[in-house]
Amino acid sequence: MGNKNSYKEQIAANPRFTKFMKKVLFAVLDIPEGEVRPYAWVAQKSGYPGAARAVGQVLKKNPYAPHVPCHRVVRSDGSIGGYSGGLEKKRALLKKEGLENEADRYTLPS
DNA sequence: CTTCCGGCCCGCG
DNA sequence: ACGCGGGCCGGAA
Repeated sequence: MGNKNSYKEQIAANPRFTKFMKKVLFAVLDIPEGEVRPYAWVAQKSGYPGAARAVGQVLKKNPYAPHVPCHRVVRSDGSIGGYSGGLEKKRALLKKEGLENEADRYTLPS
């Protein structure tokens, strides 16, 4: 029940979410623990390349944080980006996953 | 490094 | 139903 799949079902069933929002949330759910991805990556994977900023809007309202790991989403230049729960929280969560950060910079996959 | 502007979906008036 | 402004951005200047 606290697993990833159950959140997926809740999200899919919630009529309040648009197709776009669902795609975004699903994409974020697929980010492995201990790794980060850029907003642009989420946008792309959601099928809306170029909608990175709109992705931010969705994440900021993310009702399932931190179960939907929006804290693993950072800016494409590696800088930390934002977090509606407060950046301190975001840093702490990432640190718990083993990500050290130097001056709020994170290393992206590719 | 900072600033500026384009581009995208959503929420509210 | 329509329009306008905004934001956890991105990339160029």
